[in-house]
Amino acid sequence: MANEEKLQKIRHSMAHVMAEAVLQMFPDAQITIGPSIDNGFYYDFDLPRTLVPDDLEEITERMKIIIKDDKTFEKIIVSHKDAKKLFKNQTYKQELIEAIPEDENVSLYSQGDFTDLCRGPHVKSTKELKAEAFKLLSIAGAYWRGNENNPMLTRIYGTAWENPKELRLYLKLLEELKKRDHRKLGKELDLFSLHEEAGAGLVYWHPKGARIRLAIENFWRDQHYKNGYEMVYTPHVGKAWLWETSGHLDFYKEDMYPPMEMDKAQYYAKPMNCPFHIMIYNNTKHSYRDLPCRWAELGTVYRYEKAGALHGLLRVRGFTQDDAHIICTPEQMGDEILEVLRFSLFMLRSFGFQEISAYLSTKPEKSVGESAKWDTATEALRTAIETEGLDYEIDEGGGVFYGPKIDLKIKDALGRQWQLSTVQFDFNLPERFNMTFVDSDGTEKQPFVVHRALLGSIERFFGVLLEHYAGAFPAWLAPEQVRVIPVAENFSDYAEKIVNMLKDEDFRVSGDFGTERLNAKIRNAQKEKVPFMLILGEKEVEAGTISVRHRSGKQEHGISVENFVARLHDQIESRKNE
RNA sequence: GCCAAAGUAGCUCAGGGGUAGAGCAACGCUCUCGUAAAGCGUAGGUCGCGGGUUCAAUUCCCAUCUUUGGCUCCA
Repeated sequence: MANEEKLQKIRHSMAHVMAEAVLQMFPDAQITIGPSIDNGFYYDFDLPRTLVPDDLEEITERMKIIIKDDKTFEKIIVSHKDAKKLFKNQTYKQELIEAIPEDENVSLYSQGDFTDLCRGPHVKSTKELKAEAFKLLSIAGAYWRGNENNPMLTRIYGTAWENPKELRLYLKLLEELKKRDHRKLGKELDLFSLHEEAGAGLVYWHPKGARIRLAIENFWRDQHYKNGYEMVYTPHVGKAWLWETSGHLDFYKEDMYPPMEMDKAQYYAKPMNCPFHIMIYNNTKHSYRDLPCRWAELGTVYRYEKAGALHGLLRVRGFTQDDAHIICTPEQMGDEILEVLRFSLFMLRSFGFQEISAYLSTKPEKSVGESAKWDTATEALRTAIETEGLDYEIDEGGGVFYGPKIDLKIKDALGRQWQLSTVQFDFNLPERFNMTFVDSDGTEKQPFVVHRALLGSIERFFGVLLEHYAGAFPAWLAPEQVRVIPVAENFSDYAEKIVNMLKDEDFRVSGDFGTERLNAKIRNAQKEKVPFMLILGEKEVEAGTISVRHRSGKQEHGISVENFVARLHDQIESRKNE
């Protein structure tokens, strides 16, 4: 913790040093804010011209000189009035000072010729910063105070550490991230593609990607049936009436694809599946005995995302939610929530995510539904989280307007957090669609509707999974589980026989009967990250065995086919990673 | 949408006002091979799309689409 504080000081001080360097280059620059962030710092400037990458070098050089000058950071307390005078040419600073009550003093920090409005704290002197332990990383645009109506500033990002070794480690991590980038791996492993000319943010799943997706979906479906869900299928478009009734055209329109017109009616591509599931519910009258309804659908939805927000599979315009709606009585609600959470954790863990934390979002200022309902629902969520023993944080007032929710975040192999599951109450739709059930006392009551996605969206989940495993999927997910490689052409018959035996076991297997040499074939299979390679030559043919090369490089010789088959079945069924 | 950078062969990238270059992949031929790349050859590109400047544009200029890094937003 102490270390963390020290790093923060270093990074924040580094931001000041950078601001000084930038002011040396552009004396007219307007400075704004420059905090420390995870792994580094940034500073936002309003500059007379835009920066080019070469500028970063000059800024870096100037920063190094400032650091070596051993300038002390001095804290200065001035009156509100004096602060305004001091920064009279800095309009953004003026705005910041104005936000401070007039009777309060203002703290400034200065090093050398540079003084900045700042709460601190900082290192004592620039000599505590290491000229070899920072690196300016990128130039970006950022709105003043994050509001898109404000002017666009120039932001410079940098990373800073206590010593050069830590910097090197961090830069190495960045490289690793690049290597694992799902877009890169998706291309290399031929899993999916996106086509600008055919529409941005729309995913094309190639055969191998589809194999993995099917493995995910089949598992998902099996588990849903096991857990008391039914599958439904609903249309991809719906008439304006549906979206007017649901309220989407009031509160979600700017996220929807524009309508298409047919027979004088307007149809919208669905941004959510909920209204369709409710149509099914409302198709008949329901008794309390019918509930809970747990209806799941891998429902493909379309949402307008700003062009700049699109990012590989992680942010797209068409995606498939692993959606379900649970419609239940108030009495059932507590158990249902607990069950959903338990199921959700089971699913995430099945895919190799062990570190999971929860976020509980409570009632925002603007909301629909009685507050008693909000209270019981929120309590049900909290109880479920606590029953499962999850670490959680509360986002007070951070819920959506129609109900409280739990989000689950996982940590991947590189320690990055991703939000996947979400469990949300919906007090809006039952009202708008006038959903009812007949209770045991013969009166009509309104059911609870819970909307949930466990993996989030298949596309996003796939992207996260791809990066988590760096493309080396465990056998149960791998598009190709076994590659059979004859040492030379005259062992092809035996290899063919083995391939067929494995196919009969429903393994995803192929044989490499090309004319390349063994080394090349192994290299290809390694690059494709196939979990198992079976190498077959004279020895194997004679003994009627196989030689197994694991993706890890481990080799086993003289293995019987039965042994291998049994082990692979076991590994797939237990969803074990090698 | 906003700020910046980029778009050249299937992939990774070089080049640059005068008819376009490499490696890998593909295809053909030779080699029949024991745990991460055999050798030789062939083919492949309106240099993102549209305008402009020029005798000449892939190169310079403008516009546009897309991608990347951010901002905003979020499954």
